Amino acid sequence: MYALVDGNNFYVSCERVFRPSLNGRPVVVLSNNDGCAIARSNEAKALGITMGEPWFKIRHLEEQAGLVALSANFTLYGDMSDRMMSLAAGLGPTQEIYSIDESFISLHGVRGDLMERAWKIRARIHQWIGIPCGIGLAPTKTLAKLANHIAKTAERKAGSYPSELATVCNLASLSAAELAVILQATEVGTVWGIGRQIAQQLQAMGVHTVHDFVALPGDVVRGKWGVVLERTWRELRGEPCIELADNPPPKQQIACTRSFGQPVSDLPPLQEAISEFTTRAAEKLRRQKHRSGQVMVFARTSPFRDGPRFSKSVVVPLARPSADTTALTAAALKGLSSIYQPGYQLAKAGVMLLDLVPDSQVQCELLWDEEPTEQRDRTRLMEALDQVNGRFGKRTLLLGSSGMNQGADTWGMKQVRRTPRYTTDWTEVPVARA
DNA sequence: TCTGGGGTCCTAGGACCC
DNA sequence: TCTGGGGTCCTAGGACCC
Repeated sequence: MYALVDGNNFYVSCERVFRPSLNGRPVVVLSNNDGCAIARSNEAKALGITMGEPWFKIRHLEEQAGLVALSANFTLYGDMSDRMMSLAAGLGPTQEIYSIDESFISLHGVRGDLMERAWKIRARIHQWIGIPCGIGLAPTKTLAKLANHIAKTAERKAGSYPSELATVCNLASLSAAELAVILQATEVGTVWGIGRQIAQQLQAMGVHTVHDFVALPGDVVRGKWGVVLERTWRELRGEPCIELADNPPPKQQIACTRSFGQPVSDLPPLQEAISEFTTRAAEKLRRQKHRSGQVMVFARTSPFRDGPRFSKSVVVPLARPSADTTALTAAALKGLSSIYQPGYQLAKAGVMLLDLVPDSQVQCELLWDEEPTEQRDRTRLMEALDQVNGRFGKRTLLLGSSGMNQGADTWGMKQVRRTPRYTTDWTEVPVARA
């Protein structure tokens, strides 16, 4: 048995913990650059706002419907997530943190009433962290996701769904007939692993509901879509095929990419941005205790705007794998100058670190072009840099090429509605007044 | 005027090996 | 006319997830 614990409208719920006045109101959280809606309260969903809808298309609802829009505050959400995950872990022996707001928990060997246990954990998360959750219980991960989806739907559409399915839903406790009714009422596109393309193809074949889908012959599913969808199909029929990833492998690539606050044409601000992105990516790389053998850089114009198009990328191999911010930045900037062309309104750029190898598996060399002691010194320099920035804040020590003001007047991100970092910065802790 | 930022896995096809 | 049977590695592209 598996459980899926999922925070409702997670980013919005995080914001509401510190601003209870937002309860009951339509609220959206915007992506970086205040571009589009990436989280919506139930009231915002009821206004017809869709996931990923551009802000400029819905901003009229601010006046018309009292919509509140907030800039993304990922520092806050990350910290709230850690707290929620540690409580959710109490449900069973092993946990897979699947995304910032979701975790799978294996219930293998757990005794007693599972529903009772899930209700208690849910109540504790609500009381201690302030985040409302849905919990789905089922024999496979795909069914647990589905159970979770049903729990949320039942909560939102109280009345049209049996109320005992709301907030905590255990598919294993239903009779075959009850399950069939629910699967007939659930669209095939809501299944984990069935996206827009496949859902469309299924609809065209007359397969509209989950019930229709599990009734398809297995070899048709495999023949037409391959082993991935066949796994999903098996899981929906109760056969576990996807294991719990409670010990996730290290990342194979690490990226830092951003859209700019305004279009950039000149090289110097672009160099600043690429230098900053490489610094961020290198920090992640060192946290994972890996080095990178290749650096990829790209820049492009907006796909949504008219005018001359530009989109280029280049991979710069390193002489040896490195986790040194200066070496990686030098490679990234070299790559940038090789693809840069003036005269374009660039909207986005980014850096990806590829060909990652663990620190412990770095190949020794026969001939060094620099002294081994120099290498050791650079490693220690990076350690010092990470420690100082960890203690005193991200940009306390930085490369000169990153610039001093994060591109405030050129490439920097637009974020005019960000809330305080309530839980991670002493100067932003909320104050209660008597 | 204004459209995010991360990731993963699988398959097909080509180059190459003996 | 007629042309084997294994493999590996790499890349590009397409699907998916949140």
